[in-house]
Amino acid sequence: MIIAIVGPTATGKSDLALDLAEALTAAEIVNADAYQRYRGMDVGTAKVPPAQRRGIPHHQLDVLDPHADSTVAEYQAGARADLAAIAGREHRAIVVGGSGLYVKALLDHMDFPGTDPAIRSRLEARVVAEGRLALHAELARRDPEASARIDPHNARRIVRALEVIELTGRPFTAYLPREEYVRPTIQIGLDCSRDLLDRRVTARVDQMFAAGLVEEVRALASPVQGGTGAGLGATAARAVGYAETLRHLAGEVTADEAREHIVFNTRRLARKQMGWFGRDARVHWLQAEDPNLLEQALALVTAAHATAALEDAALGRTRRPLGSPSPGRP
RNA sequence: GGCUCUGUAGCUCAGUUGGUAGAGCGCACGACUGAAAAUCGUGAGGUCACCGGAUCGACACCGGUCGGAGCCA
Repeated sequence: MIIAIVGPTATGKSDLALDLAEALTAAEIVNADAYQRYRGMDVGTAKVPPAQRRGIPHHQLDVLDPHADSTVAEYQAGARADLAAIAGREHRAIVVGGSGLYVKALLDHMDFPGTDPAIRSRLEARVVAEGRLALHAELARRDPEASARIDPHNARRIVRALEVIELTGRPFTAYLPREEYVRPTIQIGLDCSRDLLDRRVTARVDQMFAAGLVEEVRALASPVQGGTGAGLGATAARAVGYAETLRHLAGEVTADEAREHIVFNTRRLARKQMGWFGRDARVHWLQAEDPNLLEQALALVTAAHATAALEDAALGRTRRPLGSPSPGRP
């Protein structure tokens, strides 16, 4: 059974994942945070430093250059391969992250029908030339159901829908999601009061500055510095913490203003993440400040395991007991 | 003390010859299938600093009070 720890930033997901991994033994962690996949974006994404990973293998960290663009489909392929490898080792996988779409793409049945840069750039050019409403009208002709679900002003999603239609000859609607796990999974969400979250975010941002956020961004952004050298790509440069620091380095705002903006934008991010995960009824919520957080989480995992075992028994399957070191499979 | 400018939504500001107010951002809620920390939608907020006057009618015109900014003494 896959364990997924989800929820807003700064609620302690990484720590809980590490605690769970230790308690369960033979566990590995798979990151589900879009920006922690970038090499060198460490301080600003609150990535757990290697020395603090307690010897537990981590996957999907540092797999992209900051000038590249992360994509869900690519993440899905990579992370699913990781899950398969972990299963092959008879280890337990713990998925941790706050990027809602990434979590969903990894855990649920979701098929991405491919992409074509030529088609996409042509559609994007048409948005500029003809306007998004015209493209939405075309979508309404070619795929009424999709057009009904996509707002006429949302150019990004209109372009994507038309791209898929051109690429596959099938309606975009055909690919709409099922909320259905690919493999047995339990999602544990960390909830937190606004008040406490705000305080945690402020503390975290202060800590980031103390840990050298400005230096990190300067090194990443500068093409002449050693290391990655290529600078930050369009995606990476927009990350909370990085965008604001870049403006500071450009002399547009003071360091204090940048810090203030980061706190502000991180709070907004957290609220948005809360909304994303909040609508998934399968998530089991725990309070981030609960002193018995690990015990609570373990109880949820045990209960989920028992349920799964019952289902297995009904189907005549067997499953190794919780936390036992791989006895081998029949 | 004198002169000039200024006071409209939480913030920055629009408001055209007087017909009781708008935008952007923020906030709340929501959508979400290859950038998702993205992209987009809906909504809630205002006795237009205060008092008085002329007017059928004032955020707008006149007088005063209080608060800002600048210049001159």
